[in-house]
Amino acid sequence: MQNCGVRSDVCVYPILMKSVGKVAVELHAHVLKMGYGCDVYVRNTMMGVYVKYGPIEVARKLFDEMSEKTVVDWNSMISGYWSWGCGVEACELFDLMPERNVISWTAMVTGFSKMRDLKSARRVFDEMPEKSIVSWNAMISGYDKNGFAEEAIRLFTEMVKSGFQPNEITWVKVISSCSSRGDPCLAGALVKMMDEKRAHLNYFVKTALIDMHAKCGSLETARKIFDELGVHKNSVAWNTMISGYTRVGDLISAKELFERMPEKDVVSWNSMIAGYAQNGQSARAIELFQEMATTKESKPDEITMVSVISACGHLGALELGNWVVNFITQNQIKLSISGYNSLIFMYSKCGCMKDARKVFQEMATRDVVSYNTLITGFAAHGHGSEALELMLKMKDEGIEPDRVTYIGVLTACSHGGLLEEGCEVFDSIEDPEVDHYACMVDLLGRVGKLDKAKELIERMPMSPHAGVYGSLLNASRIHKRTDLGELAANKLFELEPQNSGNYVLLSNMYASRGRWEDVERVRKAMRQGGVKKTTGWSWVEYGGKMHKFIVGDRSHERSSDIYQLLTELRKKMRAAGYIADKSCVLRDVEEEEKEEMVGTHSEKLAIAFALLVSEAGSVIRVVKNLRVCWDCHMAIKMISALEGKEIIVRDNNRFHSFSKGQCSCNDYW
DNA sequence: TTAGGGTTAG
Repeated sequence: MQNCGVRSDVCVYPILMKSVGKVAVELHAHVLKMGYGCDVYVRNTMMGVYVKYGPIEVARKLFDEMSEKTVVDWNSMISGYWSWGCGVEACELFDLMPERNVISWTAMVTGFSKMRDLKSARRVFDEMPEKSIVSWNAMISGYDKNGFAEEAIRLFTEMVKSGFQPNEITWVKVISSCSSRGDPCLAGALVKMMDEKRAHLNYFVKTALIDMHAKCGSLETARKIFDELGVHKNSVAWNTMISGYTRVGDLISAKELFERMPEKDVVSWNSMIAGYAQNGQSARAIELFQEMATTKESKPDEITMVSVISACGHLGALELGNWVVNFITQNQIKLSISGYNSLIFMYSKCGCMKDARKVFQEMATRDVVSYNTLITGFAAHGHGSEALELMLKMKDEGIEPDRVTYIGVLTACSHGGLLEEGCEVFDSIEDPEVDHYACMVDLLGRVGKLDKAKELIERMPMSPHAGVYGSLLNASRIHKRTDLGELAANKLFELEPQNSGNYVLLSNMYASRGRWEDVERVRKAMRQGGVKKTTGWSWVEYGGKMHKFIVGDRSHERSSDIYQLLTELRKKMRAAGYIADKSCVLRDVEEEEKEEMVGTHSEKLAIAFALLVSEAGSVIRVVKNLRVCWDCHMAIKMISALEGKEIIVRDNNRFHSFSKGQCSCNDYW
């Protein structure tokens, strides 16, 4: 630099400053040392660098040192304050401005929108002496970003009426608002209007259109626009199309595009992983995450981890979950509220309420979801009073309970047998919804007040859904009220004729009373209606891996050992005289599987595997999809009695601990 | 050569 002339030296500083960004401080020191600190051009640029990279206070110092400030300087400083979240300082400067232009006003609109203060943004917008297309776009964008799609569309209509011609950016924002509404009629009207106004479709507009069509139910149109983009598609277009497919559960098409993508970014991975996680394919979600971590094409971020943590939760895979937590720490992935919320969910689902509560307590700020997740966790484990306490705490902290909170608390009361408290909560709900009624029917039913439950159903202001009658049916089973069970089941056969669970429950109720003709009648109805007993995979976590089993499955590497163990158990059971038991369970097994006492239900395969791999006397962790149906329950009881081992089984939300043939469970059985 | 608005994942 020593060889350069003075003039060219000064010219080079602004360019250098912008390119170095974070080391601007050293450069600034150098500039001052060289005596160029007074140059207007250099100083303005330097201020711009501090506005962008901070500290914002230094930018302000430079601003204050300016002898003649132009409106540009004021605007720079104001938008700088906004981008650092300093709304108060931005407002102060705006009030002090000797003259404002449309850019100053627009910066204020954008600033308030960024701080989610739409009221102030709109106030400034309405007060503007003149508006530009950018001002309109800023306000529309503010509404859209903060989830006020209706307002955005309304303002857009107003804008068109007042004679402004929308530009590409306007279209992008209006299309985006339309997407979040998911309304095909609105989407159609917008497309028509764009056509009439001869809207210019640039890349952003086309991508936004793909998203809108995908979200408004027209994947074909979305795909057509996507294909027409040709070979030079950027990752945003690919990602939009991929999530369009995952949203409707078409994971095959999504994966196909994902594989074909030339360059995947973090959003591509996140879309695909979330796609699996949200469509019940938790194991695939985790597998893909592991692939992502191995290939290192993109670095996983918080959004990735939220999907993965929640997938672990759904699987009840605690060992894996802890590994993921470790991964987050090692890779220094910063978690926000939603990240912590997903951890609460995972620990709750894995039955570790202590850890769930610990995460909750360590959070600096919590939202309604944090509370709801922990409350729902307590509910699932029958911790009624903890759930109630938490609801009071959230009110104290100024967070209003919502419908999910009430469902959680009522369920907690129900599982914890807190009748009085539950009734009190229910009475406090301003406008109880059908789900809240279902919870109350469950609560009344479980404590044995079945007639009261039936009365409540009759008094409901809306028509009861399957959940309401499902609760009644379950309570009727527990308290052996065949009359009400029949009533509930018959309603359920109308409401959800294909749900095999209802038939099975009623059939089991008859069976427990020895009413075999009725059992046969229900089974016949099931056969005639073409209702198939639903089967699913059962999962066991062992050695940090998930093992899955399904009826009749022989794909597991230890399959022959598993079947051998089952055969041995069968023999032991016969020898122990269980064959003579005339309970419905054995009858069920005998009829359906003829030979095998312990059949090849997915649950039984999973339990046999767990028995196989566990040390004698250890606790076996059986997770996910072990619907502890009646016959499975009996089978585990027998196995635990025969083998003298303790078995802990997780039903969807409950834990059952079997030891020496006895089941201790926090729920009614 | 400094000031305001744009698409995807939770």
